[in-house]
Amino acid sequence: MPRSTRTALTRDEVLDAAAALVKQHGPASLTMRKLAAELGTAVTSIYWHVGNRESLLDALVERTVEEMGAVRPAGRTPAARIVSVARGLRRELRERPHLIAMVHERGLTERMFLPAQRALVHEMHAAGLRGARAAEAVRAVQFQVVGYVLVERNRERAPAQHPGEEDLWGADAAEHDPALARALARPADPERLFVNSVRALVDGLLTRAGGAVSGGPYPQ
Amino acid sequence: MPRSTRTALTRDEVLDAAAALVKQHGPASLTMRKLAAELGTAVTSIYWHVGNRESLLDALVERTVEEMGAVRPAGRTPAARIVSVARGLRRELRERPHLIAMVHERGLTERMFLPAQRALVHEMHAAGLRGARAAEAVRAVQFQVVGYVLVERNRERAPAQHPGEEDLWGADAAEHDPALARALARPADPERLFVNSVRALVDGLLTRAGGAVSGGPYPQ
DNA sequence: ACCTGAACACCGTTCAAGT
DNA sequence: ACCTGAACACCGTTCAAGT
Repeated sequence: MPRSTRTALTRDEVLDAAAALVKQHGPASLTMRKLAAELGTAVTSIYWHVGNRESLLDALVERTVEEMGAVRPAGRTPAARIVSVARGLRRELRERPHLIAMVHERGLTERMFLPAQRALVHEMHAAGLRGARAAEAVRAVQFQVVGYVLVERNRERAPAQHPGEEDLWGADAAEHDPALARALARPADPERLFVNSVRALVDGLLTRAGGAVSGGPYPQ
Repeated sequence: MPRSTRTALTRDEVLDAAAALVKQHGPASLTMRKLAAELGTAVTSIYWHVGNRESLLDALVERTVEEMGAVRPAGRTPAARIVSVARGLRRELRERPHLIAMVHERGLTERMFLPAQRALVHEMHAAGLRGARAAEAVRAVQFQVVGYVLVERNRERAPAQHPGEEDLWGADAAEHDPALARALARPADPERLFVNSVRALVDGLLTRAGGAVSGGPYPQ
């Protein structure tokens, strides 16, 4: 929809229109000429407001980083609250895949994760973890979330591209462990798998700290 | 370096030159005209050999997927062999960041990980894990590796972009837990942190299976 | 302060024409 | 079978000129 022609063009209007285009079809589909057509102005007007295409994308990224600030842990135990933070992160990442990818390209992933990181630190402390071990636990959860969302999206985008996968697992491992073959062929419920994975990881991390379960600190 | 002008242009020559350009400066820097100049031919000759730019990139991706096949687990215990597989994956991912990103964009990440996945399944079995729980353990390790490499590269590429990070951790949490603040401000030894994270995760996953450490199976 | 069209260099791709 | 130059539509960006 072209904007109303009464008022003057705004930098925010440009950003909004650009964000809409990127959210739908990715940054490659955002051309200055298409954006101008969408806004009902000359291509060159956009340059006055945002400088150039790169600055425009940078501004979109900056917006996204700021929007990722809200983190509301919920639950009775630290472990439960960590899981809730992880679920929130996953949801936010899944809502803006293209923008998140752009944040990543610009090296701002860590800054984007700062609020979540602080929440995780708080919960690790509440669970009795301290120092370098708490830091490792925080990072382990972050990586788990990022990795899961990436692989998950990958699978969704390319559902028919793995014709040999079931065959491979079917041929070799099916008789040894059919349940495993089935589980690896397709993740029945991504949300459930996600929560279970995070829960297992958190459980492992917290248990290690308490009892030195098998072998104690890691040498070398 | 322009190729020798004696022999006819080969599809493989085109792929090699394209791969070299992509490895150095990423896919965006690969233009058909630059590639032609590099090969000492007309732009249009390339089209005869590879169809178009998209097919050329697809071919590079296909190559990369095939090259990621070699996985050699080493170590005495299943846990040690799992860690060695993870280290090998990390090394291979770090060697070709641009190509790996292209593989991911095309939805082939899972296919690329198949050989490693099978090795991980084998070790999980050796460690006594079966069925859906073994499948979850395999995926947890995969995600851990992918997530770690992504965040790690991100930090390397944008070393000066986090001016506020130390301040944030310094101001708030430093007195409560200075060791943690330090650890989160900069990862001293990425390889060490990686191995320790994977080892902790594997430890947690395997321990859970044996003894039902805290709470048993996950409801809901 | 804000907007415009013309012009430039670059891009991927097609095609008819060569050998 | 393999290679070529000309031509097309598209792109980001600059700039002098308008109000």
